[in-house]
Amino acid sequence: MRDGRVIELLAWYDRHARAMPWRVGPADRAAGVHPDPYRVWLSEVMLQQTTVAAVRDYFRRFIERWPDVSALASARDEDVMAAWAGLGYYARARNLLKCARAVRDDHGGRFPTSRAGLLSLPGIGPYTAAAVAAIAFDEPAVVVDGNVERVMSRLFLVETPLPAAKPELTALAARLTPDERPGDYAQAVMDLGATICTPRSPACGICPWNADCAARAAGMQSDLPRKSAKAAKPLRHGIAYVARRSDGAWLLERRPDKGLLGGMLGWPGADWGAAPAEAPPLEADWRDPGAEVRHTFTHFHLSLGLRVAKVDMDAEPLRGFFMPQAEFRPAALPTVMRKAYDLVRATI
DNA sequence: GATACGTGGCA
DNA sequence: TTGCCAAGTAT
Repeated sequence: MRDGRVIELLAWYDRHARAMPWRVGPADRAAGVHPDPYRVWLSEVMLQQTTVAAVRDYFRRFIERWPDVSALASARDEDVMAAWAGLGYYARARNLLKCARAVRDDHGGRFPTSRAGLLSLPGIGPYTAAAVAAIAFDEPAVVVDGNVERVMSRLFLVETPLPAAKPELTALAARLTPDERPGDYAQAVMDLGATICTPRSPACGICPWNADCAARAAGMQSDLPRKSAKAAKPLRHGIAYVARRSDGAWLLERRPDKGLLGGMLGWPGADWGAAPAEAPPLEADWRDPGAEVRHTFTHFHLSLGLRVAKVDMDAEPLRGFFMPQAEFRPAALPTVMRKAYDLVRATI
């Protein structure tokens, strides 16, 4: 199907595509340059629920350190988790390694080239499978992310709230998805959503689809897509124990793979709950610095109290391990733990 | 279908 | 300051 709207959008993309470290621009793509599936996959995983601005430097560091899927598959878990620290949604990093190793062990070192094949890999869901298939392998897969949902809901004036509207929006997106240039088309809709058809104050005046947009015709573009109300975030409390040995080593623990901050380093402490629970990881003269970390996760606010202690070389922790000062990098901590470090570093 | 899962930017 | 939001996936 050669829809006039698709031709208009691709022409807009040819002029306005954003340059990104993982992207092959429309001019190079037309000249026969093919994107590297590894880079496309890595960028798409990093971009899940994450802004382009936040991803750029992480992507560059990953590519510099692990230039292909084989290198990543051979990486140490702790190095990948440390490199991911600060980007959030750490299950993505654990699944990234699982996926790289599955590609190496079960697929001869090459990514599956179809949406269906990609979908079977860890950390690759409907969106990422379609995006990689379309961008890296020219499959006319239907790519539906938050941008596409917003654009389709406006273009066709869909008033059903998300997430219930997802099947309807996917069907509408499927009607527009072209057999030619499916990768450029997918990136074009996402660029449109990111730069023009934005959540607030969409720039309809310069939109290549403004003449076709039902929501704009009805003056409803800023009211769509509708979304179901979200639950309020409860406030949880906890205590982080920061101990430093006389040789400068820090007492840290590796969090279990499942659950919040899974697989990441952190300061020992009890689970966070309705009230702060005391759970010192070793016997020491714990001092309360009188500061707290405030942090908001996806589904709760956290008030994290602090305890600090200086301990001798013979200290034996009940939990965790002492990481030598030379190996300790605050940047390898998830943000909430790095905030705790920032508050106590001057006092210990 | 509902819930768990991070973080930083912006109005 | 608070709430919303960003190229979702797993269970």
